Amino acid sequence: MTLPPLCEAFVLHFGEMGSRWGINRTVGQIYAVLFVAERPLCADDIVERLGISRSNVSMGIKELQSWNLLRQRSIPGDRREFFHTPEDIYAIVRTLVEERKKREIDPTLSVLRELLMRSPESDSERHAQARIREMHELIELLTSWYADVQKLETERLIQLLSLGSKIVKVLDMKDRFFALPGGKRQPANTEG
Amino acid sequence: MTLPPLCEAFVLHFGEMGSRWGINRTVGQIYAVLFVAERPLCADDIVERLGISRSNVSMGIKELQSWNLLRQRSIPGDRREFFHTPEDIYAIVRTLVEERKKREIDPTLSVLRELLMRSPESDSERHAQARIREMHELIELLTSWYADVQKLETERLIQLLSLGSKIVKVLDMKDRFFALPGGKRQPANTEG
DNA sequence: CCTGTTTTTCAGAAAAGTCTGAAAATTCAG
DNA sequence: CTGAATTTTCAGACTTTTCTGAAAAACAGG
Repeated sequence: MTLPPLCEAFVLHFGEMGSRWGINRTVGQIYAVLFVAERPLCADDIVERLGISRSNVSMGIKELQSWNLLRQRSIPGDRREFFHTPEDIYAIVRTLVEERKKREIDPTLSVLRELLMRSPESDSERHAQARIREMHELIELLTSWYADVQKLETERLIQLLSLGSKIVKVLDMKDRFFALPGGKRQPANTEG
Repeated sequence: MTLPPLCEAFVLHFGEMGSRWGINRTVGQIYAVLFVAERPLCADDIVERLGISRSNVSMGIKELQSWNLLRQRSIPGDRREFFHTPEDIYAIVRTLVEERKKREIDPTLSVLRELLMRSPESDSERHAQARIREMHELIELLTSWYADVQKLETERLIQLLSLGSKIVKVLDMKDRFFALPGGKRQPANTEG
């Protein structure tokens, strides 16, 4: 690896983390190198920095592209492709969440839905279905929240996140404002 | 595998998904079996249902326990341990998030912080640090939001999630109510 | 068309991860 | 203690994933 110590440490950690997620070490490292690079890099730049084979870099780039995580740029008069990560880190996270959802959550939801359509043939299947239903409902709740929040502009999102659970106070305020008779709070209704 | 078809399909999918996360297939399957089971199961129940070796089950259980994902119960006069997953699926998700945070986010934050403390020795390190700083700030924002929201009771959380981005309207309402001079919105301040 | 440059593909080597059976350890009733 | 029941450990077999070098393919300027 021919990287300044600081970059090297970052890249190594990222590789390590990558391998805890479905992503393999090298792919994580390639991304990390591009993330901290001052300028777009071509495949051979990455080969040099990480000390891995050219073909491995080629496959890693393809993998990252399939995750929509890379931008590329060509320099006139140079036949090589140069790769870089988006500047805006919020955009990066959005893409990441989007892709994980597409690959993990969506297929799961569709399996769960299919299982919920079947007629249970025994008590044990009936019980399993009830359990699966709970899981399905929770995932639906989370994804619809996400789908909704994801539309916000970054600035709004930051505002919301910064507020954290203080948002509940604002909600309370609203409830008090449109006070329900008897001072009772609006219950959250999830069950039938 | 000796499971009713519905359970089998669920277990297989879960195993598949598990292997996309850092978790191995068998561990995912063991969890799935326990999740849909009508009663707590002992290790040999799992051996029978999944058709894997006893030792594999033993290791899988240990792994799940290290994730805090299992409860166990002993039946008087029976020497075996019986395992089950918590009833409350919200509690399960909380644990899951908690553990992933502990294993992935926290170590990353501490690495990033360490890297930000170093004095850059070159332009390229300076640039890398700036990039790392952006990432660090975003992760901090997300984790502090999480730390905050995580304290809410489930009912409140559901309320909040159900509201989705409509929350922004409530915020706008609040802003209008405590209107700032000139009708300008409160800016989200993240930079220096 | 060539030709030199760059990228992609792919078979098999290497490495990492998973699973098993056998043996060791633990537990507990008598 | 003893010994039956149960759980844990672990070396090595097996499987899967990753990585490489060599070859093929794609490309662009002449």
